[in-house]
Amino acid sequence: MIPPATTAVSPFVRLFGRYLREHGLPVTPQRQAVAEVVFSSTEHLSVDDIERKLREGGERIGKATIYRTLDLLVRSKLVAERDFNEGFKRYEHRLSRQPEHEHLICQRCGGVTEFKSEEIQAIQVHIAGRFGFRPTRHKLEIYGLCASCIAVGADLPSEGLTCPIETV
Amino acid sequence: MIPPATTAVSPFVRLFGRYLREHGLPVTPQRQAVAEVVFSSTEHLSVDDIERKLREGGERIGKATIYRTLDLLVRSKLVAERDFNEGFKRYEHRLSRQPEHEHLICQRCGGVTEFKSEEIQAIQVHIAGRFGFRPTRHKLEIYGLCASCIAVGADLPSEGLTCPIETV
DNA sequence: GTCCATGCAAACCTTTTGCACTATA
DNA sequence: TATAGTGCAAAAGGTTTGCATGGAC
Repeated sequence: MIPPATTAVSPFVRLFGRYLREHGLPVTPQRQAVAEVVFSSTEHLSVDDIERKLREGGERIGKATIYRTLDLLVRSKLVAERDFNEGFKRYEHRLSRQPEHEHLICQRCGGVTEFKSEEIQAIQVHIAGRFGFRPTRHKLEIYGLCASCIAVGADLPSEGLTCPIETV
Repeated sequence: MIPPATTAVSPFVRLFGRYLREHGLPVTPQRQAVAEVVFSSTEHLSVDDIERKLREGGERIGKATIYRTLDLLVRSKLVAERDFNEGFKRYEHRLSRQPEHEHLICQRCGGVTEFKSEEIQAIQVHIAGRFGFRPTRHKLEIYGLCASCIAVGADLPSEGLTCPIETV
């Protein structure tokens, strides 16, 4: 059904193949194709993005298979699942970039910028000491207006009460 | 349909009433009932939680109305919407507590602990300087094991590749 | 032959919307 | 009385699942 890939399998896809083999799971052309798309982009891809890119590449893979493969990619820790409150998930591979980074999300244009913060480590240490909590991962998202939108003079409406509320 | 509330309207609900009036929107018994439930709990409530509590209080209010009222409460900034990756949203009122706080989420028992962090402010200042970004709000969630689950000897399975990957 | 993946469609779940009816201001 | 809210049910949208088919070992 799926024609054999003409291009060689990329190193990252091979890593995914290794994960599959280690878990006794078949390495199929569909899984490789989905992984190839995810690893060849530095964007935060939605499932629709992935499906579109597959189609553009001549592959026609069912959504169910895409979802199932993404689940495997996330389990393998090679891919991270993101949720920017858009009503659907996005996927981002964790190779060739900082393994831990945070996101700046523009509430006007939807643009996402990544940044690294060492302060987060300090926070995690505090937390461990104060609550006896053992952190495994975290998510920091800062929402606001990006530089380009500020430059255009954009502003965000405030709809709260006219008079600020004192917290008791 | 809805019997008149026997208890006096709480101050927080009155605040919501003020918001509605300021925006030319009617203050209805349903809206007051939903607000009452949200303001009388310090939990992170799901829509089902809210519906259940309303029923327990003898109120039978349609889900659509609950959703529509929550939308108003969030717009008024009296209530914050939360998403802990459970597939649905939770709602938490912002009165009688720290207006800005972060969440510690136990991956085993699902327990949520709140904490405050001043470091976040420093991060936001960095970001503003470095990216020209104007932050309005943020979300920091730290996932891991809570003290009680650690005490019970719980552990989280790691399903990634057996050999850690070097980021290129 | 067994095991599992695939693809399609149906199911699922939360959330939103349309509409007839009702209550608010 | 005009305007907007309510409740029900249906729709929507993303994600998951059931099942028959098909490929790999």
